[in-house]
Amino acid sequence: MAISGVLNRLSSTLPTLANSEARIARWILENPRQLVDLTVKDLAHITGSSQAAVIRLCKSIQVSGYQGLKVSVVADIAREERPTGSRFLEIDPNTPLSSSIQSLKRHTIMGINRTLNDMRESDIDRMVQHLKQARWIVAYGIGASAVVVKDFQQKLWRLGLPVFCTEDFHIMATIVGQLTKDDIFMAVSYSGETAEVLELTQLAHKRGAFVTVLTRFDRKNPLARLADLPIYIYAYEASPRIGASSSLISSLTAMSALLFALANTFAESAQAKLSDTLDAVRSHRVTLPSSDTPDGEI
Amino acid sequence: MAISGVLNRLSSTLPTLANSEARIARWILENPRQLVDLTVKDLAHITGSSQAAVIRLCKSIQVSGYQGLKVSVVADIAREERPTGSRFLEIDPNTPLSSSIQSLKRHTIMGINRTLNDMRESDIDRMVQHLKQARWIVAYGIGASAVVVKDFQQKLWRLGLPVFCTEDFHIMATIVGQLTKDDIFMAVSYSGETAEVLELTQLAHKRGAFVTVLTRFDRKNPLARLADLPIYIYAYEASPRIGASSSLISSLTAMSALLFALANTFAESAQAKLSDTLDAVRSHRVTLPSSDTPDGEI
DNA sequence: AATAAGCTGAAATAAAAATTCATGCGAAGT
DNA sequence: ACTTCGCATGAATTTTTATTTCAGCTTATT
Repeated sequence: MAISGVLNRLSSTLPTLANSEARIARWILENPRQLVDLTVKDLAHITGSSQAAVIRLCKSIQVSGYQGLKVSVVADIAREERPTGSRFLEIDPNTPLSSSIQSLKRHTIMGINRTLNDMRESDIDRMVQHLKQARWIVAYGIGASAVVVKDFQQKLWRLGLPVFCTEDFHIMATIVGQLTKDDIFMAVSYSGETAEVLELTQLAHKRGAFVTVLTRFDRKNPLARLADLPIYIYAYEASPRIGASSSLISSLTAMSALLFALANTFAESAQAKLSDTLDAVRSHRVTLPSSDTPDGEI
Repeated sequence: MAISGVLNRLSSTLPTLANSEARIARWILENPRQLVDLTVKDLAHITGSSQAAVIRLCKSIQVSGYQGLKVSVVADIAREERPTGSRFLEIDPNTPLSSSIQSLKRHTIMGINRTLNDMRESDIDRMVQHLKQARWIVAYGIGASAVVVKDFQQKLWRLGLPVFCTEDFHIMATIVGQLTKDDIFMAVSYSGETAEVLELTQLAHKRGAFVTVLTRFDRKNPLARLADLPIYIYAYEASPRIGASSSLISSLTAMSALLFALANTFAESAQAKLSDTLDAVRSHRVTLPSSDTPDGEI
């Protein structure tokens, strides 16, 4: 937590970086340990670029500056987490199933790790504050992201928070058009490029609501640019990635972390509320309350 | 000296340090995390000493300079951040957030591992055969499990398979009442005790449909008993487990594995179908097809 | 062909780190 | 009691490092 995840960011931003910056990023990914002893000038020289390019790279991956980069890379190394394996899962009938499933597992776990490592405690706190104080919490995502939103809604309801969501664009537009600065709008879209989501996020922004988004890290990600507080999701999957749900799972995990922090802040009453809602649900269970079934899941 | 053990060095050198340096060392030992954002001047000011003193301290503990100090401290912190924590996630305001999140991560990953490790290849194959041959695939889950079902549906649709699902019990009852031995009924319920799900699963079973369930492993699990082919989900979470989505994520992962295997069996046409559906979705993207955005996610 | 958009590194500026050095203080020697 | 020495200290300076600016250049766009 706290300071970290820069290697993730480097590799996920790599494709959209300008040449000079990409060259530097690649070098760092290959020789992260050596970075510690280099100055901006050294690094520029080694990678055959300029000091300006190094600084631009720092901005691109959104760290505070060259020192910030160094410090983050060191933290990443110290945590020693560099996963192995190929970047993408591919559909290939010749791959034996068991090894496909192994990759599936590895990729999913990698996504979870990176997503959680990249979340800043201060961001989580800010988010929690806003969630608690919001007059309305409005969440929007369509397609696969709708699943994430739905889960979010269910969990906030359990805590008694005023959250609203629907996949219906028109209904949502009506709602978003009425948002004020006392409300939160949360957009979910891994690509950050879904037209409907962008449109409503823009509207929410214009209305002055606090805008938060769950999306992939990319400097050019248009959705992230609209956010007061973006939360970045890391996922690894096949190009035509049927089956794999890495981005979905990473998103759910990020939400979990948020909700967990939220529940922490009003632990006493949270316990009570949860008991209430669970009791309500339990009456639809077949077995008795004495069952050893873990609560809260259906 | 590489990167390491500087906090130790600081405390062991402390007794022999000059006053001004000792004051700085003590401050660092007390607030190591804050050091990251400070310059020499800042630190000198905070500790009421001078820049020269800070530099002297660096020399005293034999690091290369102020940047070296910073980097080493960060590495130390990062290393200490190793996950800790108990078997269960609890809502407890006293647990520091970062360690809660470490547990969250560990628990989630544990669930994924166990779930995937427990899946038998022969079961997956059988499942895939049935999915391909089914006249209708009907999936049912409510509450949190509805999220899983919805994801399943979206993915099967992309492959052009005839899947139907709704959370509405009555509609679902109407459908299930018409199932035949040529259909698949898939029930999702982590507890295996949800009344609605059990009732419809019973009905599907009676109608002779092939019944498969996603549920937790338990000898007495009533849902599992009704299944022709049960798939077991493993999850680890706190008792009142707001926030954590371990069972949800494990379920999604199991589904992923199934779908992945399924897509593998008709790789050629799967590729084509996927391209078609992705093209359809892409027209709602803001950017052009040349975008580097990974496909298939919204 | 004209224009815009955006990379790029050289050079200038700003900021930070490291050194130098005059000062002061206390202990040891006379 | 007074000098001398050793060394701790921070103000001021120098050196190094990071960051910004900008003009030229490439590459798409119309």
